[in-house]
Amino acid sequence: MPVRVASAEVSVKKRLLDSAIRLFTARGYTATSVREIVEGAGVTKPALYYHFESKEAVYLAILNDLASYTDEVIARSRVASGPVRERLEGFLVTLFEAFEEKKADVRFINAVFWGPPQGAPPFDFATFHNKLLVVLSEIVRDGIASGELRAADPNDMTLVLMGVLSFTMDLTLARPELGVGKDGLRRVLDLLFKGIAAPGRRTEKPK
Amino acid sequence: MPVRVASAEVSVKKRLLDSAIRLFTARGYTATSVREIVEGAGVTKPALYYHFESKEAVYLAILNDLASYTDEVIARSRVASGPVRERLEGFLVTLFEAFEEKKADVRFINAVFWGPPQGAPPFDFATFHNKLLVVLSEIVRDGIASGELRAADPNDMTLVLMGVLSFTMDLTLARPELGVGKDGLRRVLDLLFKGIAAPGRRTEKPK
DNA sequence: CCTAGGTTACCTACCGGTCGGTAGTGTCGT
DNA sequence: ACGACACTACCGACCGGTAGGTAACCTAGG
Repeated sequence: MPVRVASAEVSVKKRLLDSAIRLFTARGYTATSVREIVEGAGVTKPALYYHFESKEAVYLAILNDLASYTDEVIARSRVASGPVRERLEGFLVTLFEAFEEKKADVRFINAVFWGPPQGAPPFDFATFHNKLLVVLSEIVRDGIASGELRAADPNDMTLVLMGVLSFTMDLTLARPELGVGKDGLRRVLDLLFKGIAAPGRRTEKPK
Repeated sequence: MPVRVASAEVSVKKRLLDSAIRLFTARGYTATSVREIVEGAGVTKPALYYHFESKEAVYLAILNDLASYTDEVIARSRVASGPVRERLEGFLVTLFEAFEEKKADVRFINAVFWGPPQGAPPFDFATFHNKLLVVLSEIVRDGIASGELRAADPNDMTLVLMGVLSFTMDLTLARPELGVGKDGLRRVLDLLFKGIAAPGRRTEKPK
């Protein structure tokens, strides 16, 4: 806890964190050297080891910051009342908007999530992932109970919803030219509600 | 191209490739040393440099093998005729089965795709991704033309379908305990056809 | 006796981490 | 009011270890 920092200057710790996330995103954990991180922050190596225990600790600090930010976003995107259709659309679109503003961070999380450990310490993604699932399946269960949604397996329904959100984000990151944006997400959600089968047709597979 | 190899023995080159993919998957490109690769293959370092130009070349060789295998799987999973419902289900379920048999490879591809370059050369994923998209959107367009599918934006429909397949796979990899398997995929596809809204209800959002 | 397919031994560059040192700011006994 | 001392926040130099890569040498088959 620095007693005083030269005014109008970003703290060394913050600069180290910024430099680290930029480099970890661009090159990965192992391929990023401590030297590069401190160089990007305009300090020297011992300054990093003064503020953090190790290179791993820097990495974990970034992940923890990101995790608590994400928790916050999920919590404030949650729509607790109203028609299920609107609650679902509100929740998913708000999340998508948050994603659009933090693409670089989401890309970093994706890389860490799918990437190999690389010598970096493991991180508990399941917990964070569950928070999303919990909010969504809450809305789905409400919808089935109230008769607004079809009486199907709620897990299947949650999966479809998560899948659509997740894939819309992934597509935007991976193939920006194919991304559909939040309006596309709305259209797709509409499709999901109505079904892709032509109306008035038998949709069952003949047995 | 070895003229003769001690019989009943896998070629050194193949063993190097096997060892490399195992280690790259477990630890990542940068965190895997050439020493570890050759140790896993039971040879020495210069043997690797005899068969490959560099560490990067080993990595690219793996990616190319995987890419051509994947092309093959997509090609033979393609269902070109029959009711659209069955074509879609056939194609997606066959792909999912192939995925279930090669989870480790898919995980590796995911890691490479989302992960940072790590000093490894870039790889053209878009082309491979497009092959999937092409087959799916072909079926979708046929379905809309024949009246079997709702007259909606074919891109949106393709996205929903891809999203469901992709997320089902991702979930299986990331949270095996939540994976729904190919039967789950079939149920979800059924849901997609019928829509998640309760039958007989207004599904439009009131304007 | 040459060449394909290796091996042993070694190079240089760079890695994460730590050393001893210090400028600047508080704090406190007198 | 002031010197003694402590603490925070860093720096330059350097550590042992390991990375990718290579030069030179061996050895079996044709």
